[in-house]
Amino acid sequence: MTAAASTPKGERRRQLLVAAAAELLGEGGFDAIRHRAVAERADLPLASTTYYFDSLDDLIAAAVEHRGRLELSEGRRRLDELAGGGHDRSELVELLLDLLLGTPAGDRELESILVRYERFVTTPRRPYLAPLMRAMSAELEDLIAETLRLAGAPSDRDRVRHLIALVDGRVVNALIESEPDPRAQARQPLRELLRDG
Amino acid sequence: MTAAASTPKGERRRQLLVAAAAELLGEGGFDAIRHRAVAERADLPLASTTYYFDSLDDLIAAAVEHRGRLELSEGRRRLDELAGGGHDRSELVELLLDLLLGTPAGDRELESILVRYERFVTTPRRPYLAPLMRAMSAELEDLIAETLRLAGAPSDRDRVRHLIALVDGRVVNALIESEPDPRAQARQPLRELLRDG
DNA sequence: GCTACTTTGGCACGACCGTACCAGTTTTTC
DNA sequence: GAAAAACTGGTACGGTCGTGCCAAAGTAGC
Repeated sequence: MTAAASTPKGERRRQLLVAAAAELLGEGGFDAIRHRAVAERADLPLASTTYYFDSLDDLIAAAVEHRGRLELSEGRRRLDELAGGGHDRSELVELLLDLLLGTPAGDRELESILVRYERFVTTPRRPYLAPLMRAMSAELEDLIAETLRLAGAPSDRDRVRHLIALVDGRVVNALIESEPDPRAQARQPLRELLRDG
Repeated sequence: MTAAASTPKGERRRQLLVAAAAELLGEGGFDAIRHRAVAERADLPLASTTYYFDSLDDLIAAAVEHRGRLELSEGRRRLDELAGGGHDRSELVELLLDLLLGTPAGDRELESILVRYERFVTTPRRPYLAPLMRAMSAELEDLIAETLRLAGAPSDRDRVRHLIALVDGRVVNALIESEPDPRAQARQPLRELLRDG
């Protein structure tokens, strides 16, 4: 298990390391999370990484959780934002895309989407991520369901999972294009789905 | 580019290395393909791997292609097999699953499926795989289309891609379960799709 | 059978990597 | 304010990796 920090300053340092690791994850994937890279990014000595985390896997797990929580709270924010005012069909489609792929972030967009799917594919080889991934997936399903309700569409679990699968499948297959635009590929089936109810 | 072998014996050795690399890929994913591991598996000296392949990426590309071609020819075989005799709905569903996930191979099944999806997700980080992946995906689409025709179902490109996305999405999401059974998860939407036409 | 080219395979270099160690410092606890 | 606990940070070890090197062995063309 992860060594806990029992001092406020210690906890702050720990968080700096987690944030640095999460940044690296977003930029270069799982392989970019290494003790030395994390320490350098956080501007802390190498040994601090092994002091606050029992192993590299602990650090990786913390980074994945950090990033996942950020994504989910950003998704929640976007949803609440739209729930307040008016909304037409296409705004809801974009919201669903934001929930599933993240809010478009300029040049880093593909990287960010890629990491979302690397998480799935790497989980069988890093089983310690599985419970975390399941918890986050469940929360995401809830957000999707809420959005569907907002759209007046059926929001039972089967529909939600169907929608997610449709998007994920399109995205994965878009990754091998010469100029991948997963968001565009995912939009089409989403539109059809919301149209037909 | 890959150093060519210009002697029959050299070509044989080269193939041994490719086969060994493909084996390792199937057992431990991309990270398992390393010069030393490949050489040992092929029972050849380390230096032979750098003699026949200019870089590790060349070796990886050859392994991915080797494995992909095997999968496609196995798929073609299964399709022709079924095309001859009679076939009911559920046999066709299983054939589609075989085409998309491989023929179930006992205890190695999950690993084998995992590699199929690791290929997609790793392609943005290994751009040299992209053309190869696109070519193989196109061939797979053809096989799926033929199968749909066999089922008397519409087989236009949009339908084929929709079906593939549905399966891929289910599979990817199944990977984080505690006892992943991607094939079972993918079967359900496939049944519905073939039922509704 | 001689020359040129290909192949072989042992070896080592330099670069990373995860992790352990530990003397020193700071912070907390009582 | 002293004892204990938490933290700091420089350093080093043992391991693995991709790749280059090169003398020896094999093979092909003439």
